[in-house]
Order: sequence, then C-alpha cells, then structure tokens
Amino acid sequence: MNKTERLTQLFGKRITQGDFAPGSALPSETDLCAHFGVSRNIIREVVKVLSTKKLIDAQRYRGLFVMPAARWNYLDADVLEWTLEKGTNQSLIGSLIEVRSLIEPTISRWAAERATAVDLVDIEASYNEMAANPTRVELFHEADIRFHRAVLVAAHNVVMQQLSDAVSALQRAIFDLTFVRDSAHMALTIHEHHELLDAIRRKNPQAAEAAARRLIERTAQRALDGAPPAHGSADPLATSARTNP
Amino acid sequence: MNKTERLTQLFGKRITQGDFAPGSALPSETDLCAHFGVSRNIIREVVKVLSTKKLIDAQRYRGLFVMPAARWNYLDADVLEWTLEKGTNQSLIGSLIEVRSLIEPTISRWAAERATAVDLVDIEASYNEMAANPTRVELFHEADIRFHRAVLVAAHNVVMQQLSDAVSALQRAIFDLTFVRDSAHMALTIHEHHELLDAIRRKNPQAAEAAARRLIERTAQRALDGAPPAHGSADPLATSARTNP
DNA sequence: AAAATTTAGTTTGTACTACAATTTTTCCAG
DNA sequence: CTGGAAAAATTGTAGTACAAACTAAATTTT
Repeated sequence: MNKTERLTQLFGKRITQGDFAPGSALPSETDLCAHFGVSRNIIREVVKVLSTKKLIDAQRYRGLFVMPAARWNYLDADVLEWTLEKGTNQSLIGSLIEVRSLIEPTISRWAAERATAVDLVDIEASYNEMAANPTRVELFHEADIRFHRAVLVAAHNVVMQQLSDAVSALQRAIFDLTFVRDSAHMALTIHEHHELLDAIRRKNPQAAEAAARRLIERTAQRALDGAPPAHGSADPLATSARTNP
Repeated sequence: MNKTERLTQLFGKRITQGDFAPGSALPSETDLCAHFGVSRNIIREVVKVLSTKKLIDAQRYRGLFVMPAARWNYLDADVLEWTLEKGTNQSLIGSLIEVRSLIEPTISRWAAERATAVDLVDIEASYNEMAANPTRVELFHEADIRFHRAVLVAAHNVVMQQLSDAVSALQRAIFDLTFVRDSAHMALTIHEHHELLDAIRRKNPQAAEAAARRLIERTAQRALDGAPPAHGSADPLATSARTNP
C-alpha cells in the first residue's frame, strides 16, 4: 500500500472515529503535511478522496471542514468499515440491518427468477466451500461473503450490485463483533444457506425470499444481541434506526 | 467551478459515454496533461476522484484502465447523472426503477412511523411549493425533489439517507427524459403527493406505503414509456415492491 | 537459432518550490 | 471604538525532479 492509501485510511478512521468535531475546521494542508510528514500532493489527493466519500468539505480560501456524520457516505465500503470499527455504533448498525432486511429478501427473489446457469455455479461453489469448512472460521466466513455476492450478481440489477461491497463490509463487521465458535450455530447457518441455494436452484421466488428473510433475521438477532441494546426494546428490527427525536 | 472539478466532469462523462473501451488502457498521466492542457497535479486529483467512483482503475507502473461498466458506482450521483445523460440506458433505468420501487414505499412507511414535527414542516413546505407552482416547471420540479428528500429524512435511517442524492439525480434524469407539459398530469401528481403527505401526517404507515407505491408506479410507467422496453416481458413493478411478509 | 540476460524506456508515486486568487486577520489611523 | 487598509493565511494550479517497478527491446550466451 502506498502513502496516499495509508494516509487515506488513517485520516478517514480518525474522522469517523470522531477525533474532530463535526463541522469544525481541520488543520490547513500545510499543517497536515507537517503533522503526517508527507508532501502536499499526498494531502491533497487524500482530501480529494475523503471529499468524494463525503467525510470532508473542502472550501477554497476557507479551509477543510469535517462533514456532519449524517452526511457521510455509509454506502461506501471504507466509510462503513471505519465507522463500524470504532466502538459499536448501535444506531448505524440498526440502520444497516433495516436496509439489509429490506433488500436481501428481494434480491434473493430476483435471483430465483433470473439466475443463469453460470450464476448458479458460483452460488453452489460458494455454498460447497462453506459446507466443507464448518470449522475453519476464516474460510467459512470468506465463502459466506462470496455466497451473498454471487446471489447479488444473480439478481441482475446493476444498481443493487453496487451495494455488494458495502454489504460485505457490514457482514465482516458483524462477524467480528458477534462471532462465537459454536458448531450448532455453524450447522444452522449452513442449513439456512442451503435452503436459499435450493430455492434459487428450483427457481422458486417465494421460497427464496422466505429463506433470505430467515437468514437475515437471525443475523440481525446476533448483531443486536452482540452489544447491549441502546434503549432496550424487544424487537430491534421494528424501531432500530430511530435517532434522537 | 475550478479546473479539477471541470475536468472530473468532462473526463467522467467521456468514460461513462463509452469513449474508451472497458478494460482498455487510458493515456498516461503525461499524455493526459498535454491533451487537456493542465498540470499533472490536476490529472492526478481527477484520477483519484474517478477511481473512488470506480470508473478508473489506477495501477502503479502499469497505467490507468477503464473499469468495466458493471462495476461503476451507480449509487454516486455524478456517475448516475453522467450515465443517464448520454442516450437512455434502458437497462440502467430499469434497474433504478426496480430499486426505487423497492425502497420508496418502505421509506414512506418509516416516515409515517417516525416523522417528527420538524420533519413534517419540511415535507409540508415542499408540498405547498409544488401545489403553488403547477405551471412553473422548474420550481415545481425542484420542490418535488425536496419533497422526496424530506420524506427520506423523516424515515430516520442514515444509510438510506445516502441514497438521496442518487435518487434525486434519477428523478432529474427521468424528468428531462419524459416531461410533457400536461396540466392534467401535474394535477394528478400534486394529488398523489398530497395523499402521501396526509398519510405521513396521520401517522398511517399502510396508507403512506400505498401512496408511495401509486406514485412510483406512475413514474415508472412514464419512464419506461419514454423509450421501448429492452427485454419486453415483465412489468418490473409486479414483482418488485413486496416488503411485508 | 533459441534462450537467457542486460539495458533502456515507460509510468505512477512522492517531494519540493513558486505563484495566483480570495478570504480572514491584524493593525493603525481617526 | 470604528473603518479601512495592509498583511497573513489558505486553497488552486503549474512545473521540475527523482524513485521504483514494470515492459519491451537489445545484447549476449548457449
């Protein structure tokens, strides 16, 4: 990784971590050069990238400002990863799970309606890799991510497709957050994935949608159980994304 | 607008327009400097931005390459605008409408469940501006976009929130594509928006969801009537808007 | 002649200096 | 204390220079 990428990560993490008050002015480019020990070229390229991700607002003659957290581009895999990395942001996780609960069943339905033979091969291969590695956590997890990506590809919607990286980042974060090495849980996960695979293979949209709903519901349960609920309500899916009124 | 922004737009449009074969190597940074008459700083910042939008893949020592269109970040407002600007990409519009048909009814339902008094003020203000300007196309259209943005804010989901700019860009594109100065159509649009506003005000999620579905259905109709459908079959709405189990 | 090696050229990554254009701050006069 | 001019600060842009690694041609060796 080169200096620009390293500094983009470092600086992006600091911002999402909350090292700078939202709306506040960041140090000037020259100061940032001195602080991080890099040339102004690097700083400017980093700022351009972080501006594109809507973490920074660069105003000519004025300076650099931190965007308010509500405007950060959480659909960007980096922003998501950085934000989820530092302390469990319960509100963000709630919003993400809401979105996933909304889109994943539909994606699965589309996949059941539209998957080509080639799509099916990828889905099956990922499933087989999951089923073959119930104890190898890393392999299992990577195969899980590939499975969902393959289903997303099979849905044949280029816009939805772009959520792939973001959803993968979320899955990784939830995994890191809530993972327990539990063979019963692994078996259940594999079983549920098999149901989804089978529904897609049989081209049964209803069954695929239902299977995806079961999967995401249990994932949501795990994610929200992992950290204590913010304001302890029973069904987190119903109201999880409410910020402060 | 400064040089970097101008060139980002110009170059981004050329790529999305298809001036360069996907996967093909772009001219080197030095050549691009000569071609566009700017310094290498500018070129590098432009490349950084377009890489973040996943239009370009920059490989050290190798060169710059055009990303395959399937990987372009269509959730980015610029990418969306540039892509929709050049010739009606029927497949992309179809995908976008599918996604909107999926998310908008749910967003409206959330808004009905969660809108605060402040949220309602914004929604109502936008509606009033629409209703007051049925003949002033520009004002009407901008108010329409503000209306949907306000509903999105009222849904209180920071992730969904990020789709706002993309959806606005889509709305603008469809508007430019299909607009007819038809007073009956305007009146119907205003009526439908009023139904949605009213449902949110009455905190009636079912009604809000239904109103949003009616709105998006007619928008989809207009957009897809604009140009002949790509792969003739299915009414994309028939299977796209199911949310509640 | 074919293969291996060396060499030269290309391309991005990084550093540095310089100046322009505009905003913000400072400071002095009244 | 107020006004306004001067000074400082800050981003935008241009240009040069060199490093590092990949590519391909040229050269040497087998």
